[in-house]
Amino acid sequence: MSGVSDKTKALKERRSRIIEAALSCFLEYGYNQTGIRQIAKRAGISLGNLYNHFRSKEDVLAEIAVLEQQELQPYQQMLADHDEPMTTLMLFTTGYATYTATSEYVVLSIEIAGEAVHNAEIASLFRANRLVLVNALCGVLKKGTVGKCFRSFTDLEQTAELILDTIEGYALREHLTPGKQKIGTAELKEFIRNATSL
Amino acid sequence: MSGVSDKTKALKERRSRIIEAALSCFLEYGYNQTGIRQIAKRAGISLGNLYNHFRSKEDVLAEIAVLEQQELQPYQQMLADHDEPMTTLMLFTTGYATYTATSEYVVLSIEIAGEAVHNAEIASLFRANRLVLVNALCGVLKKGTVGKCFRSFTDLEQTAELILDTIEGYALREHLTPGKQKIGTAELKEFIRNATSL
Amino acid sequence: MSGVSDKTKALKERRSRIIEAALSCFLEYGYNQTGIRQIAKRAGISLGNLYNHFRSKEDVLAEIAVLEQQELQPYQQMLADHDEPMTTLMLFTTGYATYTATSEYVVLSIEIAGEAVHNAEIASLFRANRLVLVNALCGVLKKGTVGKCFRSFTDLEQTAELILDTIEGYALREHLTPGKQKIGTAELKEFIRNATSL
Amino acid sequence: MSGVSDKTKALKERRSRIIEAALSCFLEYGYNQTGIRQIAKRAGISLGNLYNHFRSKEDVLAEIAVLEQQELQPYQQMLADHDEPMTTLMLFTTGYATYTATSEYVVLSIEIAGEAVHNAEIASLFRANRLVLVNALCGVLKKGTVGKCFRSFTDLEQTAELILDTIEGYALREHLTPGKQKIGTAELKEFIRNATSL
DNA sequence: CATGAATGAGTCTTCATTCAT
DNA sequence: AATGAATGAAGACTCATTCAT
Repeated sequence: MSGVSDKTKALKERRSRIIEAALSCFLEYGYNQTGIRQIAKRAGISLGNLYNHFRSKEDVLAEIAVLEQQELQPYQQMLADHDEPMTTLMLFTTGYATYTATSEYVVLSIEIAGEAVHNAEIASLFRANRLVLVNALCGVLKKGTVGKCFRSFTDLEQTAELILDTIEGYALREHLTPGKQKIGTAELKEFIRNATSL
Repeated sequence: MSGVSDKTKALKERRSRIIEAALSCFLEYGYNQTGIRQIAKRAGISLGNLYNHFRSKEDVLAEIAVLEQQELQPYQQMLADHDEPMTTLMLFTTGYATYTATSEYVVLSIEIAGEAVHNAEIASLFRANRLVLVNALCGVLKKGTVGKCFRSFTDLEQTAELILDTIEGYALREHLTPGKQKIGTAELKEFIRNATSL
Repeated sequence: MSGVSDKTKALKERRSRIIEAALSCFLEYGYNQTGIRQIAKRAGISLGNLYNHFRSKEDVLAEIAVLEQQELQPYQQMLADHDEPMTTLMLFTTGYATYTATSEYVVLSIEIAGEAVHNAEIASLFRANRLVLVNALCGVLKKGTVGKCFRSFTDLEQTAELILDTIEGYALREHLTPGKQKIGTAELKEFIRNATSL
Repeated sequence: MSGVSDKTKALKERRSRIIEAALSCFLEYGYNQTGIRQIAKRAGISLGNLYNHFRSKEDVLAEIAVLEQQELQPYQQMLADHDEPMTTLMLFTTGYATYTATSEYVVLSIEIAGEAVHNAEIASLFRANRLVLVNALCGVLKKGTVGKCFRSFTDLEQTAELILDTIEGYALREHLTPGKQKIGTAELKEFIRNATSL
């Protein structure tokens, strides 16, 4: 009965504790600079036991990449829910920019991208994360185009990609700039509005 | 007489051979996955001798980051030379996008960014590279704004940064997309033209 | 059951095998000239595994220094057991001089002293070893002073230290003298008897 | 004429600058922890040039050991000059104890002793240094024995050695004791006086 | 499921010394 | 005499992973 369920729950908790520990290590030291021992210690389990839950260090990173996708769900929702396309786009821009400018997001993305270059599996996970957003954004752009509040784009999907490129490029730069002059997203929104409105 | 000059030249050549070797290793395997031994072997020198030319592995990366700045000079020139602002911007967009979408540029940027997160010195080099372009781009935007072929921007510098963000975000995505459907820069140019033109 | 005990015993044995191996290396080549690899090989374990038992090479030396203290116990006993103070002192002198003139003791002491100069932790271990003997010797001197078979010393503790200084200085010199003309401890005993008797 | 002499003088100065540099390094970091590069840099000459003056690192240490002997000359003088044997012995004890308790002397002696264990050449230098003092001290003891102010010793030379052992053992201990409670030489003199006087 | 000892190739860096200039 | 580039073995230590318990 609940015995089995308890066991399952306990297992899931173990897994997530490992993931949490790994994530905090990766953010603090970087993926390559983090050792398996470190992760196990921070997760409060033994070194060998970690291998009962994950097959390798890379596996842990892959799972983190998957979980990152779930973090994107709120922003995907934003794009699905609202009615007025430009308002929707602006709300999304603010939200997504704020999230992606997070230290956590930037550092993790760089680490994952670094791995993706030499690792096809990670790369496709990375890409899958984005496609979800691209598709949702395409829906908004289409509605706006039909509704005459957006330009008519030569290539809808490419435009959606470019919007994300801009936001993500902005977030990356924002975080890597040493001066850290916290800029709001006002200019970013203006830029994207200009690029899309009639 | 020429003896001294020969010596100096030989030394510079050694240095640059090391840099070349390191660069090709970093591109192939990544910064962290590349060993000093590998670099030395590829440069055709002994392991210990590498340390007569560079104080550490990090030092090598730092020098590569500096040299990368010089690679940006042609694009900086593009922004300085031409007269018609929008034409200039479009030419720059094509050129810079093509360059930054280079496998070499993307991979190296990710590696450098990855280091920059945990290393202030590298971070400031990274930032310096960009500032040069931002300033040159500001000049073009200003001329275009005065000449009424660009919008009037709330913040010129931020707009310049966002243009670069878009191009770099595009280049990064282009390279990390597994399918590798080679897309031209047409959509990108359209996007940036829309974002800047009246 | 005995399973746990067996494991513990096996672990202790591993540790002591490492210590033994390290000791024999240090005696043969000196602390600095001995490599971790050498110790591991002589202990019959892998290089990496050594670091599961000791955190560093220095740690190994520290443990050896601790164990050396236990070697002093017989001489401490000598000072505690007997009744007639001068007889006790003479017996101790012979015993302690014989032990400290051992090649093993001298070489190890020099190595440890060499480390102690630059390393506070080792230095305090070194000192702790001696204090045990000083205190025991103080007891004998006190009894002898009261019993009128020793002089009355201005400072009991200092006298005890000086007796040890003499014995240890003698042992060190004896060992470092190349000619190696084996001298007995007769002169040494005479010297110390003169220095302490009425 | 003076040209040759100047050259010779300049050379000697180079040598002594190297020695000085090496000495300060050895005292600060220890013999094994000091690199040839470090010595050359501190001496203000090039790495390769050091090998024009000394054949090896060991050679440098050997020369330092030789120079140390010259430092002992004042104490040898003390033993030769004065008339009243016990006064002479006491003066020597104070002087030699003060010198050998010097941080410089202790550290250097340990380093040299450490090398001497595995290196016959260094060992014999080490021994030679001492013999000079032993002989001078023998002279004093003989005069004192004849003059009835000292005991009659079974073995004069051994007694001289033991006096030095005591002083050196005292100096070594004094320096390695962490608490560093600066003790005077009063107790030491008393100890040696007792050991030698009638 | 849980442990941590075991592995040995891997890490970056420093070593004393040589040699061409 | 003077330079410092060149050598490559050796330095201590960490790595991800496996395996017996």
